[in-house]
Formats: sequence, C-alpha cells, structure tokens
Amino acid sequence: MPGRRFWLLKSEPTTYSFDDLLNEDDQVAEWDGVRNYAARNTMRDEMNVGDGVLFYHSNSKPNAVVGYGTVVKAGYPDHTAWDPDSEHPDPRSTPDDPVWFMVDIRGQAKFRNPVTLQEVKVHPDLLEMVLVKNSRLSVQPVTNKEWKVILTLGMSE
DNA sequence: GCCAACGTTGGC
DNA sequence: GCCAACGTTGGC
Repeated sequence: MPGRRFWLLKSEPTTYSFDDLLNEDDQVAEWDGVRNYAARNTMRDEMNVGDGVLFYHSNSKPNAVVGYGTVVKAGYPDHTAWDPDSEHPDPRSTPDDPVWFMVDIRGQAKFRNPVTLQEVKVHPDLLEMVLVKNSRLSVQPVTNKEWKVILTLGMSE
C-alpha cells in the first residue's frame, strides 16, 4: 500500500500493557494521555488509518517490542485532557480549542519472540532507531526497513 | 533507587 | 528570546 507508514508506541506495562490492548473490545483502544508536543504532532498530523504500529514496553523486564497492530482512527482531540477526573487533565485544552490529540489503535498480534532493547541496540539495521537515539519519545517514526526487520525477528521462533 | 538526558516553564 | 531551574522519562 503506497503511503503506508510505520510508528512505535511506548507504554509501561504496569500502566497499560499490550495484553490490556488485546483484551479490549475488538482489540481497539484510544491512545490517550500523551502530553508531549512532538508525540502530539505525530499523532495529529502524521498518523493515518492503516499505518503499522509497533508496541514497546518501557520500564519493563525486559524492555522490548512486544507486538504490532494498526492505526484505526487518525488524529483527533484527546477528550481526557478536559476531563478533570482523568489521569492527565489539562485545563488549557478544551473541546473548542484542543491542545492534545490521540489516535485509535488496534492490536494485531503478540510477538512469539519479543525484540528486546538490547537486541535493537546491536542489530545493524536497528541501531539508528529513534528508540535508541531519543529514548524519551513515546510516539515515534519507524522506517520501512526497521518495521520489516522487527516483524521478522518478532514472529520468528 | 539512582541519575542522565531531555522537555517544559518562567523570570528576566 | 535566552537560559536556569525544575520535572519527567526510562535505562540500568
């Protein structure tokens, strides 16, 4: 599919794990609560329906890419920002003038063989991943090649 | 639990 | 607009 792009989403499994996503109705969830401008811009402006998504567990044992899925809804305002009872309220964001955005994602499959951060750091095709270069970005681009390599590694025995 | 790296805030 | 101070992320 021309124009299809690839992304990596991070979460701490103690907060929200890939299994949590797979347990949702239709395995679909709103990727809400992101409060970082670079990550917001990516979700608001770049991510499209059908794009591939890798899921990474941070602060985990081991830290690893654990599965993949797809974008099922492109960027739209994150309504949790103006919900004072949500995890990440931000009074600056309103329905009329939203500050924060999210996408909906569907979990496709868990990797038989999670691709650990250690493996990523030594694999010649993965050394340049944003995951390694800027470890703090929670929504980040993945190249076509990185996607293929990680899927192959992840789905192998 | 520590702390380096990074992002954000706010005084000037 | 700069940059110091502060807060957070996330690997170890």
